[in-house]
Amino acid sequence: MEVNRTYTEQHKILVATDCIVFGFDEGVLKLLVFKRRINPFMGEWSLIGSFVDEEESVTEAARRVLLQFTGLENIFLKELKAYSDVDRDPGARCISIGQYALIRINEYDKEQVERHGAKWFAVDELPEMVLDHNKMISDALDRLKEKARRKPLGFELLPEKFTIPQLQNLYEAIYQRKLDDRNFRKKLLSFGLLIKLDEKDKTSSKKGAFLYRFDHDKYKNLEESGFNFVL
Amino acid sequence: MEVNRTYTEQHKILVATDCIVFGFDEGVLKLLVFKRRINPFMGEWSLIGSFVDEEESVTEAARRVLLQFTGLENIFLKELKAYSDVDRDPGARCISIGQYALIRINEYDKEQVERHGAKWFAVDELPEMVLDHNKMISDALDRLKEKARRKPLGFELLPEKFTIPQLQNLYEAIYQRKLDDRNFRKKLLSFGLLIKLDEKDKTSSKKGAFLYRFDHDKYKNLEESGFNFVL
DNA sequence: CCAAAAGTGTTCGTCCTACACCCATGT
DNA sequence: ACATGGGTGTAGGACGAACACTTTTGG
Repeated sequence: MEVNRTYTEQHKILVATDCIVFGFDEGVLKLLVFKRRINPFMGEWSLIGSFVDEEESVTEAARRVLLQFTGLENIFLKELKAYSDVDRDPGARCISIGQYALIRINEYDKEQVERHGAKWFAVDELPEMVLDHNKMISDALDRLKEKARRKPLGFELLPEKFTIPQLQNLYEAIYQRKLDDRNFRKKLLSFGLLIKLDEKDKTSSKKGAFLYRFDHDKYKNLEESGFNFVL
Repeated sequence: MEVNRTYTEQHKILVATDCIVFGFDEGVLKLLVFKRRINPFMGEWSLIGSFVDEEESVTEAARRVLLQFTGLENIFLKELKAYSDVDRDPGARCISIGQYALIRINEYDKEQVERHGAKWFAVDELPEMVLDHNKMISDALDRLKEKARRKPLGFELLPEKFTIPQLQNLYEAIYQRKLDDRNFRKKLLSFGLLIKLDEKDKTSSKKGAFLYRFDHDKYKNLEESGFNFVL
């Protein structure tokens, strides 16, 4: 807090939050975007977001918007960074806190998404976006790549029950390269964090692949005692 | 940007930035704090910071304050996160973007620091601070520990010319544990990023230790080609 | 019976860890 | 001559990377 200036003498600024919403669908990493409904740039592609209201934190604002657009609560959500260049928004001086969210693409409410004019784009087929939203997305992708290696984020993008080949596909989509089947499986199982179920998923092969669940509780415990998930 | 609301209908919010300023002095990791000069909590210990003005970004605001307090430009500065709880500041609704800075404690302007009533505290002897500043500090320490392992941040806290034992002391102060001399030296030199000088520093031993410089240019190049600094 | 994906072990090299002694110098 | 911190090498174990074939089953 600066020397010799009181609160009331200060400039207030518009504060927004924009969500970079990742989903994983059919082997492809996707982003949820929608057509902006205010000027300037009405009708152009934009991240979903909102101004931060007086009686809510930035996180609460983001959760409010995510609920509105997808019908989901308890979404995985992390702060990316603040975008505060003076001229970033020609509409008005406005600071935006970027946040990235990971959602299970099989769980969201399709009707709500459509009603808001939102659409999923593959991350490598994104349109031009308004303001600095393309930059936010590229920052979020970098962050996702970095974090997915060290934290079990991936599971937030898959259904509760998933197969090892599905998980591998996801990581291949994030890292943009092929991984070795045997090493991937070995490494993952070595953590002892996957619970093997009795069911198989036969949607992608005749043989069928066993389903697993991620043991979130066990992970929490291990993490507290200094365990490091590294893929 | 939210549906159906124009910019002018929105609430503006006070935006501040607070700097967690690290320095390394005589084997101890320290933080620069000062006595707050506005109410509420005038006279209590606070991080140095400022409100963000209309014509500056958050980063620019932080650099302005850092220059004011220490006389230094080109300080290493990274965003930590946004603190936006509605009730975090009883003075007014105010969002603060925390940022951490690393400075060379031998370079700052002592007079300026004193004139602003600022003071260095060892990180494990910090006083009670105003608002959520203790939380910001603990977040910044966690971030520093995490980042120092993967990025060559340490060099930002030492003079341009430093000895390997000094560097090791710094990492021991950050990680709060003793490291093995031989392994530490071997690992560091193996990167080929330290330039050995012909001078010795004799301030801490009779034999004297060779001085080194960090090769920032070479690091930039290596980093771009996917090199990972890991200590 | 064939196509297509699931599942399984071993070897090799690299990197991390642990560990103890000699060197140079100022007092 | 001695106290103090600077500087050096090696051996063992753990972990990551590379690599190919068998199994299951629906059509």
